[in-house]
Amino acid sequence: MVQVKTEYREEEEVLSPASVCSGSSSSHLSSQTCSSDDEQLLVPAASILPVQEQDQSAAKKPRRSRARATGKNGEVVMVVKKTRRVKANNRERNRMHHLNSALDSLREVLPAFPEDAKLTKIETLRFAHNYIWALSETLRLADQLQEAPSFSATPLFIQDSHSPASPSASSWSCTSSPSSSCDSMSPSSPASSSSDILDYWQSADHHLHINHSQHHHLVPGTTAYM
DNA sequence: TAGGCCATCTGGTCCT
DNA sequence: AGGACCAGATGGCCTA
Repeated sequence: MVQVKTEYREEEEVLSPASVCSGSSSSHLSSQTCSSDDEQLLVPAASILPVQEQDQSAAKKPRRSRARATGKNGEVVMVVKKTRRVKANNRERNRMHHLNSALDSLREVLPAFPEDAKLTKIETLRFAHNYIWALSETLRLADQLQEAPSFSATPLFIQDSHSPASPSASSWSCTSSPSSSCDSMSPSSPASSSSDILDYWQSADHHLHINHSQHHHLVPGTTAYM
């Protein structure tokens, strides 16, 4: 479903040489035609060299004309700006890689999907949201059943809405998170009893492991079901 | 071919 | 000042 195009590796802030992409002075370099690694290595080198050359020329010719100095300073400013931009790009790239790594970690702890059914970013976040909700509800129901054998089937979302300690299920909405009106499997759906929770999990388990080819139909609040 | 998803670049803003 | 964070823009890849 979702293609994974890039194998991440921990990137270093170190600027190193070489790449065919550096020649591009345009603001947008294709991530495919010019790999991030190559670009990272290349652009910085190209940016730094002029600085070194400038320093050497300045040492040899301290009495250069004002106009010439201004021009050189202009070049230096440009080089400094470009170097900062390249470093910022590298940081941003690493930041996004870390973010993606965190998302991968999150995917690993979610109910298993086949390799070829990797959840998208938004699906991962929404599914995790609902997964946590369902787990917490399961625990809460278990506690209720232990404490009150005569537990009545009061709608969970109503109880939650009066519980300041736990995230209110009634606060779930279509815009920020899954809701009953958006998806029948969402947390705020009328899961009115422990059997409903069990149904939820049985259904989820069934679809996740048996009908996983259409997993997105069963992941509450996914993009396709907003 | 359109739409979805993604990686990357970029400039602005906020924080330390 | 420099780094982190963010959102918009851009272009590539893939699928229906």
